[in-house]
Amino acid sequence: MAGLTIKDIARICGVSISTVSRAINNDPGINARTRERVLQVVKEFNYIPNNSARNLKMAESNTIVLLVKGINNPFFQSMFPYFQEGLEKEGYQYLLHTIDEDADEAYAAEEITKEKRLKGIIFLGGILDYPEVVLENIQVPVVLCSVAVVSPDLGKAEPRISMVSIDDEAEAYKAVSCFCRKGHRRIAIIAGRKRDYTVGSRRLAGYKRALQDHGISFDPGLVGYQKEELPEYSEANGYATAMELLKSGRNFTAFFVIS
DNA sequence: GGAAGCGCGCTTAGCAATAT
DNA sequence: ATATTGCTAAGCGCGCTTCC
Repeated sequence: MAGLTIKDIARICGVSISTVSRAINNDPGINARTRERVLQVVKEFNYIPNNSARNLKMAESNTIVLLVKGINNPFFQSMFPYFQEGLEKEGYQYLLHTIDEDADEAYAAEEITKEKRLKGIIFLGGILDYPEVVLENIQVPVVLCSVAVVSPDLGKAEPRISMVSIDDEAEAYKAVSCFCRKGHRRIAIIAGRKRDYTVGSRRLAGYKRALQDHGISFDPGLVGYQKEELPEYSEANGYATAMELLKSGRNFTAFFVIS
């Protein structure tokens, strides 16, 4: 049955819409058997309350948007079920909102918070170098995942904004150290763009520190910076940068690649 | 042309009615 | 007397219709 409303459920159950509302919203003032009967019909007819109408009435929704920049990123795709599981466990609704690689995620977030009454936004991907003021325009709590913003103090200054991110410097250090322990002395790196102040620069710093700790001097000639004219961290950019290093005639035995 | 009213689907509060 | 259920109205944002 399409377009089933609370009225239909009430009619089917032989009760009023108030009773149906009480049942589906776990209101204490309803007989347990009546609640069970209503929920049985809800299940049987696969009734889903109209969320727009619900949000229209309720001062705020219980929806958290997962704003994903780069839907094709396999790393992100594997994370979706965990977000969903975690949010639903806490009683929140989960809404997946994807934007293109070249879209402005801060603007998209601002738009979506105006359109819907949200409880919060989780950013997955993007938010690489926005100033704090842009994030402050988003009027709901924000969690930044997978990448950190420029200012490490942002979370302290603005309690609505939290970050869950990889320690890029430390992880790069571990990866490059692994190469060093295996005896590699000439390790090339495909870094971010030259003017990268976030992920790329942190991983490059980890790369340099690992070399230093293993007594290897840093050779700027072994750094391949991603090209400005190609999308950042794309397969095409990685390939072009790698080919350039390979064709440069420089001698190296390993590649550390920022993806 | 502009203001007012209505309907959409739902929640919620408050009170009345009915059953136990 | 108490528990349960029903009824009604308000209100949310927006588009549409009706009326002056």
